[in-house]
Amino acid sequence: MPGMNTHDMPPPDDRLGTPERLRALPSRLLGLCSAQADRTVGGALAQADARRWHYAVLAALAESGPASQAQLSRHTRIYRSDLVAVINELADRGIVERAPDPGDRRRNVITLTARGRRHLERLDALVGDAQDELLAPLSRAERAQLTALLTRVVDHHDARRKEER
Amino acid sequence: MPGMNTHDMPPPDDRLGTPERLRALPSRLLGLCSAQADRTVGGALAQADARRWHYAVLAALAESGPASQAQLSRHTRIYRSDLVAVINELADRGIVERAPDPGDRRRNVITLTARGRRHLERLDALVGDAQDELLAPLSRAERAQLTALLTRVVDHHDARRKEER
DNA sequence: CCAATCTCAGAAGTACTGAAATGG
DNA sequence: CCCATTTCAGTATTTCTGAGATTG
Repeated sequence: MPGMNTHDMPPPDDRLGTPERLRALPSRLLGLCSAQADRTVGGALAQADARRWHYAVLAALAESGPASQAQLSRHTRIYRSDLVAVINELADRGIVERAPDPGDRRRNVITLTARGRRHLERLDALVGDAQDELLAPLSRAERAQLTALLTRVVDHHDARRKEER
Repeated sequence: MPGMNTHDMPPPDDRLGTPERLRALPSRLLGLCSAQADRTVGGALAQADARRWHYAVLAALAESGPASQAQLSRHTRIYRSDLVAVINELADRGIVERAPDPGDRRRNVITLTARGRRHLERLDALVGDAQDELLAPLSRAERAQLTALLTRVVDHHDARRKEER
């Protein structure tokens, strides 16, 4: 996590603020919110010496069971290349196991260990708290609304991407 | 803009999809949406050989008039260090002018040129179209709702940050 | 002497490309 | 021979740190 924001974004002397043109620009708001989400969730996960990708991989494994790296890449949208390093880190800590697949020897089978399962429980709690902190100003209904709207945008562009292939 | 997505995100063979635990996670949806926004807006601006930061700086200058780099940094949230390069690029193309401030010789005054004003008009159109493309699946009312919700989240964390100082 | 501004060099995380090696 | 998988090496972009030089 780059600089947990104990640092010095320049002081807000000027009382002009963000230009109108940018203030309500959805793409900009998404960027700012996403950055805040990264800080909040990233900070929470750092308490357990974990990163977002660790959580994504663990959640995928817990839900779909042992999987190859290529499958994990598809489920989590982590690039196959980058996944290698993530699995290395998790395997080093005994959170997952990497073993060759006897049925298809090109593949590795990644399996969640008992220790990994306990680790994931802890991460779940931390991530849950982080969502609450992130969405603190919104009511329960509003959070659901935001989630629904974002889901529709994401799904729409996913579908378009699939068409193009 | 990294690879305008003519590339090969691994094929969607598996019909398992994203784990439930991640599917509706606000922080994840924000990240995905923000990435899509970057691609859409970034791609649009690339048509005018511009980037998001160029647009942010130009919008700030058009609205608040000539400003120092430190002021621009505060208004756009671009780091003071990074702003140097942005201003260099814009100045090289005759879109802004950088001149020492006679009143405070530590500062540079950055001014939008006539050419810069025309350039900004073009960027405004491109960015507007990109918002429409990004939010295509949402009705006008839903877009307003999304904007309002995101604004409240951003403002809340901005306020908290200010308190902490 | 302290604070603000501009600048540069660079770290670190993220996102992605390309290709080699192995196997189906 | 073509395709999938894992891995490596490396690029590009963004965000942020630290420090030097200049001026208030």
